[in-house]
Amino acid sequence: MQVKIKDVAKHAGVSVTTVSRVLNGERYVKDDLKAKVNDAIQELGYAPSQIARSLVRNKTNLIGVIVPDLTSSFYSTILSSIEDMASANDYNLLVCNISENIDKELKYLNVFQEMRVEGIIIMHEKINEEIRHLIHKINIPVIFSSVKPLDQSFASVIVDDYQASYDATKYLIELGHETIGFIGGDLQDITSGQNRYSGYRNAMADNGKTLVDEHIRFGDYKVRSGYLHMKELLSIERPPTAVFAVSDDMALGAMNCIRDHQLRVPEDISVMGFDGSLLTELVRPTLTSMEQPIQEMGRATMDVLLKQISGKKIPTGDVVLEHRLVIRESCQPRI
Amino acid sequence: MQVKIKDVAKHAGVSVTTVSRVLNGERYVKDDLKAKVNDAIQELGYAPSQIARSLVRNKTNLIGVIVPDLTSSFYSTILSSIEDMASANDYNLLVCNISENIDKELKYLNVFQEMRVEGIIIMHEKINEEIRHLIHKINIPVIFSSVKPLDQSFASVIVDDYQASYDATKYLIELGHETIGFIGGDLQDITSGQNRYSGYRNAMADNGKTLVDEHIRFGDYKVRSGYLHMKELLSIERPPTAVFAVSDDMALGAMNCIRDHQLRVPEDISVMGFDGSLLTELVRPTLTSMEQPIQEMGRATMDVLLKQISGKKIPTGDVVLEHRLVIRESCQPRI
DNA sequence: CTGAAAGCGCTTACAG
DNA sequence: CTGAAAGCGCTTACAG
Repeated sequence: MQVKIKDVAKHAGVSVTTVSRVLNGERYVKDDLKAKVNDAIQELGYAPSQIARSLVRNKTNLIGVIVPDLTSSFYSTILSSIEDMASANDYNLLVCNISENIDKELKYLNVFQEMRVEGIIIMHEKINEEIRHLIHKINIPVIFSSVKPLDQSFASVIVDDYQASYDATKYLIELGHETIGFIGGDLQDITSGQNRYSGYRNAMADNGKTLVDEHIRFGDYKVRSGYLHMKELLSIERPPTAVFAVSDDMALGAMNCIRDHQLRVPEDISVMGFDGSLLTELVRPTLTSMEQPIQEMGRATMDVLLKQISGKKIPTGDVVLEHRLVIRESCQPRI
Repeated sequence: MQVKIKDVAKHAGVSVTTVSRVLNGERYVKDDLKAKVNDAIQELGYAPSQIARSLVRNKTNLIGVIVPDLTSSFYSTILSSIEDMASANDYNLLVCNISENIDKELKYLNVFQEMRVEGIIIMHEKINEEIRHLIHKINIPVIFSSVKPLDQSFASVIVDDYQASYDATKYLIELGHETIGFIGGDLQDITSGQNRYSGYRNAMADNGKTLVDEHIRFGDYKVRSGYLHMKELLSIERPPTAVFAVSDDMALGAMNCIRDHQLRVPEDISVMGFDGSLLTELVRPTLTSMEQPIQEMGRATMDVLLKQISGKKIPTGDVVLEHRLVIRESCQPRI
């Protein structure tokens, strides 16, 4: 039913080879034949099959993307930036939303292999042994975006999470806060869990602040989690005067919780976020946050991946982008 | 370099036909051969090429999705729900983020055709003549999700936008508001522009409220737009005591604007949103909104599309889902 | 400059 | 139950 190259050839009175040549813009086709072919294509509404083309060219122009949560403003912004770059380079995106479902990730990694995607982008770092093994096995360029898995053999595009977290904490200290609550991530996550936690600890220690166990909590980066952990922080006798959450979503949850307890941000408690997602400007008070260059992260990810695909040597190790503290309304000097 | 079926056959000492048979779980393969083949597959790490398979089966298991804005909470939630359904039915998603770029849409529609996607989901209704024509030409099942284009020959999954808007307005009237500002959408959009505007107008008229031109504005559904239009509403002599924005994003913008003008929501001005996106619960005050069943919308979209693909007759016309007013904190009786 | 033929990696009648 | 062969819709040497 679909028009195929043979139909076009017949219609134009030439060979399929010639049709293929004008399709691919090769030289060595006389203008009159070229015109005939183009007319036939037009009249028949022919669109060449990428499937057939991929098979013979051994090139699919497909990139597989694994997103932990599409509804998160952070990931969807990276994805959007990745899509822009992909489209500009004539690549198409096969998108998988795993929402903490490891089985789905395994399944999609297999699908990606079967679809012969040319590269894979992964945006979460909870890689178990099976997945680690599979990724190595399938032998397709893989890049981690915004996260860094334990396996050192994978390339990542990230910020210096340790330093970013250190700087964020330091800022709160410089505002005069003596007690700073911490709502961290999963300690199994290298970048967003461990590194950000170390940054907080060391900034506190280096500036002579005591680390209070009660002030330190670990969530799952989501709004609800920030809310619940803030609730715990508010329930202790002398809550911290500032709170640093390692995602903007958790910071928002914390702000909402504080507000729901009839306290004010930042007058009663300062709140610092992490990510620099769109949310920071949408909430009131606007959220001071340690910004990752989200757009650039998407761009750099595609950049490295495209280089890996074309076989060029990738820059040694990870790509580390600059973090930046963006001061808004949610933090103020301790009075 | 990639292992192919021939390699497996050789390794297992059988024909490629036999390998193909065990791959596709056909009966009529003796257990010992089956075992040999499976061993070979395992040892060689073989994954069949979907590309080759698609070519011969004339089936790609691909669905193309066109999203107007990935970073919007509304669309990314629908997309996430669509992805769930697709994955459960062994379909993969080719995602395109057009961000108001008509050229990109045209390009992707062509790509979708060339990739031989089995179905296309479109989430915006600004379809120009060229695109309309292209969609008809390529002859692939198309469904519009959450929007309805002018062309009656396309199927949509939507709510009754007119009635939903009518009900939302009526609720504000019942709270005692005499003047109700309206921040609408693009009047070129049937569902979210025209229908929601008519619903507002008629609810006002039916309840003896005068329509004030100054109170009626049209935005682009985004936060910033809601902010700016609210600013205009606040600048008139006697601003309305309630505002109905036809997207949650615009409602949030309106709330922020009101707050930035030292007024309170809902004490000074009530704000009503539309969509029932995740935002409604994340902001403070929480946002009263006319909810579209977003998850269900994604599910229903895939449902109809899968039926179209399998050639089953689709239910006559559009699928209209139930809207639901969800009362939260942002609206209160006029004092 | 043009075309016949082989081949990309599979599946599927067909024959045995 | 098993395999040789044709064919899916293209591209690309090769020959002319």
